[in-house]
Amino acid sequence: MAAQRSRRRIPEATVARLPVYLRMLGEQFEIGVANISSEELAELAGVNAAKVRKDLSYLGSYGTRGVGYDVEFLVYQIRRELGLTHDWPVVIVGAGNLGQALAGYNGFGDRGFPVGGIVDIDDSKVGSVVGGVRVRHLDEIKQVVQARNISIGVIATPGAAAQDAADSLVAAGVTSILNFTPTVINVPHGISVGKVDLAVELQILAYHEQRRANAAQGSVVRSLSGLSIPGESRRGASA
Amino acid sequence: MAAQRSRRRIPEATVARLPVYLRMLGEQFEIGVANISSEELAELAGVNAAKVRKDLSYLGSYGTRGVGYDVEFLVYQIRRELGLTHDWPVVIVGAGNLGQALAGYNGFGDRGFPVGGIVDIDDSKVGSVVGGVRVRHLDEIKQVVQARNISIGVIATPGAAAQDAADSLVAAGVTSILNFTPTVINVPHGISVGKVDLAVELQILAYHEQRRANAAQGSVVRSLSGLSIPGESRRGASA
DNA sequence: AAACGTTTGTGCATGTTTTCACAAAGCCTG
DNA sequence: CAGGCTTTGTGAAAACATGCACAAACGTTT
Repeated sequence: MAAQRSRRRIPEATVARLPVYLRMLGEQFEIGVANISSEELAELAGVNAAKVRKDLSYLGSYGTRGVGYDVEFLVYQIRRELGLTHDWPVVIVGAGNLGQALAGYNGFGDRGFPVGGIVDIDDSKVGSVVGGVRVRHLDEIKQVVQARNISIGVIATPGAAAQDAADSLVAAGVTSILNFTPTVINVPHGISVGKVDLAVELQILAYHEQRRANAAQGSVVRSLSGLSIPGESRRGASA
Repeated sequence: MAAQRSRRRIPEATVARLPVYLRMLGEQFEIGVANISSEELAELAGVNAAKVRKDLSYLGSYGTRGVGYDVEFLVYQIRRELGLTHDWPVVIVGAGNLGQALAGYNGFGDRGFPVGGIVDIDDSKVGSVVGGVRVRHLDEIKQVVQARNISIGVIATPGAAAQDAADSLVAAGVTSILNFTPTVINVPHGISVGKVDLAVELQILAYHEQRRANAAQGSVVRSLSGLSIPGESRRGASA
């Protein structure tokens, strides 16, 4: 009934939560749950029920008042909205420690992001097979990307090589990049960049640890309700 | 002059950016830059200059008008604020693919988070050495944690084991947890939790890819300025 | 077919984060 | 030491995100 295409824009904070709902809904579907309330889903996802409802309302009015949401239908709608109705093969740049771990991590391909290729600049790594995929040379990245029509690249190189990796990915035609290095990369306008920095996550935790320590020392009182509910956020960049 | 301890609370969004500034400042210091403006730092960190100034203002008034910030002093102040004046050893639960990659990742220890222990529930993994640390059995986690006074734990198990891992960590006395599994974990009030979910990051990118594809198809116009500047965010939880 | 209990969808208030814009404060030059 | 140039620090506005609270909508029971 409502317009099927021309969706209104979904807030970024909601986009970041939809994958979590999707996972929980998938699990529930697996164990035979056909219907779920915002309250139940909120519990599973670790958020507030009103937030669940508002988030889902951006997809359309797919719930039934007094009843809840049809799990299977909701899974379908979220997948559609997130663009997960087909696989998105990814190319990994860097076949070192991290690149190999990522390639070997099944939860990757399982969730619709099969490793479509791995490249490295180091000849000694080229030819070896990690996670069932043969490592090719960085110079061949364009062929790898085009052969499988890849649009997402993952940077798993040392930090110093990150910008080169990004440039190679963009030149090869990739339009989204997930950067695991601590280096901030510059990309042309229109390329999406996501970033995962392990050290940053730990440093945020350290801040809370330290704060806890100070608070305990300074005053006993405040520990009753005020303890941190830390949330983290990271920047994507697009030039 | 200003109170040295008893800091005002720093917004969570700022806490998440301080580590990025810290890294950039460290690099600049290495190459001999003694002074930096908010504009320059903003450029390096990929954010807006006003944001840099406001973020830094939470630390105190450490800049000089007309000049900028003293790099070395700022590094010191940020480190102090984040609680990085001493090391925070971490214990890794799970010596599989990911746990090994994390243990072997030097950027970890280099940044003040040495791997103080690795535990696994699987006897066949116990005793092996990864990243210079011998894997011990999950049952010994309490000794590992207490021997090195560890307060940060990293969960690198399969998703199904995440809650058990969290429970073990908490029981052992850990107060901050970084969870690499897709499972949402429940912890007692007062425990900080950070989460890194690779699949979620990729799904966010997929959303933007798909959106780009739709936009291109629907109308040619909007590509001129409006392309996404995606930001991601993840939840921390605390019960 | 009315009354009831449940649960959605959303308007509104509140809280947080970003951005703007400019006075205040510093250096430098003449 | 005055005038000009630069850059910080921060109020205030705007944008964004969260959470409350309740009317509207549904199924069920009588």
